[in-house]
Amino acid sequence: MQKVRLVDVAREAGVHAGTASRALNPAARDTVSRQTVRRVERAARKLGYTPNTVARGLRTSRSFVIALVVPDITNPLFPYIIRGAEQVLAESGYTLVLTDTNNNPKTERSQVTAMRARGVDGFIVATARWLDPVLDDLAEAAVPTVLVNRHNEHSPLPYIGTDDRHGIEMCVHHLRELGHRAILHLAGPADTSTGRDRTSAFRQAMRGNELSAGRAVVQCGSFTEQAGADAVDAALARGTSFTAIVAGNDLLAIGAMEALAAHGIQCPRDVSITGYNDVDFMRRLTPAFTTVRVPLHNMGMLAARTLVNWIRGTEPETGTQILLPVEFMARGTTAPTRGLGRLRVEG
Amino acid sequence: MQKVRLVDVAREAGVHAGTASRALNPAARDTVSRQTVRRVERAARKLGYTPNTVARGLRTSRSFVIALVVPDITNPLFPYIIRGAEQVLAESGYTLVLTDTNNNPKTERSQVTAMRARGVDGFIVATARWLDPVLDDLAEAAVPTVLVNRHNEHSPLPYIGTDDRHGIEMCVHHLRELGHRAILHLAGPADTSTGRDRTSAFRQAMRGNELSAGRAVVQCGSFTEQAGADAVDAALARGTSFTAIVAGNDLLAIGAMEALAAHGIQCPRDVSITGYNDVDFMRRLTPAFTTVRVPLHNMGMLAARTLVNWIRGTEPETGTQILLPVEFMARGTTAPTRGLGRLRVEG
DNA sequence: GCGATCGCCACAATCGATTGCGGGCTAGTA
DNA sequence: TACTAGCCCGCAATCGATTGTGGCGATCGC
Repeated sequence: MQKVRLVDVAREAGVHAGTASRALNPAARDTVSRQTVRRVERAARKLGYTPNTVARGLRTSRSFVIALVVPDITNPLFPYIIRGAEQVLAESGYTLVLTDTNNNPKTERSQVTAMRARGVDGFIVATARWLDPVLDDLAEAAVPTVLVNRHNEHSPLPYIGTDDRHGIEMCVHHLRELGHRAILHLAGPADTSTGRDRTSAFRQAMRGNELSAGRAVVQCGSFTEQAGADAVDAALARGTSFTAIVAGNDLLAIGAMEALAAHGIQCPRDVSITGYNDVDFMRRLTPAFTTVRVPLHNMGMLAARTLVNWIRGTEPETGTQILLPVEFMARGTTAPTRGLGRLRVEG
Repeated sequence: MQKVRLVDVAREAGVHAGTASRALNPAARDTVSRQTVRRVERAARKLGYTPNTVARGLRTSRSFVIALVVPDITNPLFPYIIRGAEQVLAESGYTLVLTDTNNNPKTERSQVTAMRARGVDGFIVATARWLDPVLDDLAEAAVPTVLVNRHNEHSPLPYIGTDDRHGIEMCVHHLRELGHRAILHLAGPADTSTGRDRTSAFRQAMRGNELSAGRAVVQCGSFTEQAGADAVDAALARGTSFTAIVAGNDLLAIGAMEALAAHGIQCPRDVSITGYNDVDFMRRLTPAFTTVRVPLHNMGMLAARTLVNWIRGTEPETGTQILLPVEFMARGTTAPTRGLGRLRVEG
């Protein structure tokens, strides 16, 4: 790439390449006289030397690259995580390579092996499925890897997530305070931890409020508007009555509201809805969505920091989970209930 | 990383490492007997050999990595571009490394030099400023680089963008059809080509419709809601009258609407507004925004394809510009004008 | 039947930085 | 003066794959 190599610097400074290497390496600088260090540094600056990272990587088998695996970068959840991670990594001297698996386990696997061949120093994985052999491989091969946003069944890999249990609990409690007793839950996919954890939290919160969650959980196949709409249609079709919906995430919530509107049911007059994540535009919609805000940027930063520390020697204990606090955002899609009257007619 | 090297494969197959290398390299395979090729391939498969990309990169000085530089990944414009590029690159055998410059020229420069030291094969740059020394360096060093979304003053680097002139022309024409004659333009920053090009297009379109653009252009310091709101406040404060706004992008448009609302001016009843880009959530707002949709995904794909072809030998002609067609999306923020009456009172 | 040609493969240099080892030189001690 | 202890630095191997060069044996042509 650029023509100036370490030997050029060494020649300019009148020393051997090995010596120049030590002079430029903070960890070995004390094996070289102060004078020589100065001469080498001056020569390096004069020639505009930048070390060849590839050659260094070959010798040291460290690349200072870490890979971030996301399922779909157009999902507004991820840019904030990426940005947080990138900041921390950049200031720690690491480069981020991004791979978008397009929600496809096959490309996930092939991308991860490609990254491994490339000698990345570690992985941040945001695509974890509940059962995920790729993660098992990574764990077995002892490749530094941290999970963010989603985790898998019972893996030794550290996980940075949010306190979903508390988030859902706040949703249920808020609705209860507004008088709702018939609350529906749109459950995220069972092959994601976010889906499972929130559903389990919902059941627990309902019990805690002495409400029945029996018929109240509708399973959704994916975290999309379409799935949310379908779930509401199904619930309505089988005559389930409810005055509120706790959605597994924001997109499900939006889909739910659209489906309700198509049935002439208004939000929040007839039915209240809560989302989850507080994706950027939720507050701009009309009505603005009541939802749970998760600290995406922090999650990214923390994941990166955990990984960098691991690479530098302090391996996290197996099974470590860091759950960040969430914030309940009461906005316009929740209101005091007026009872089931209208719903009965429509259902 | 993985312990099996080319020499291991060679030993297993009973040949020299050099021969094994040729046998595995499609371009050199014909200098080796078919038998040997088979033996080597079998050995490679048996041992689970994956070539060490770092060592290869050192020798060949090709990394099969390309860097994508974006100013701010949380800007909803970029994920779609990234995704398009990533798809093309992955299927061409390239890896994408992402760097977010946080809109800071300094980090842009340092990141680009770091990437160069890393030996990336090329750049896709979405951060171009109108005067951008980093791009000049890249061009001078003959590093394959393609610009996307924004370009700089007069550079030899190929540029993939959209037909902004036509897009703005459609906005003005649409408003003219609705009877608007006093049209304000919120101009994007003058250090971006998108800002400059659209403003110039606005002026031309106004002339083409025999309207005056004299006082009608308000400069904005950045592509943010805040800047849009400030611009409208300023226009109102100095008594400029208008019944429609052509904003330089979607965020400016949103900010403009908020500022108008704060003055008791309703959209679209009193003032019509058009945005630009049709970022994901524009259609969900109330009212849904009239705006111009740009093919972000295609831009990313095309940029990647252009770059890959360049690396493979077919360098684009200097100054190549590819402008993709845009689509006008008439929605709820534009309506027939009812005259300046209300505005005069408020102004 | 002998030299020229060709196919196939081994050898070794190379990419650029890092690092274990050992030697030279100075200083300090007896 | 002689000998040891350190401090600095040069030497050369090393990481793993690629590739120019040359040699061996077999085939072809005359």
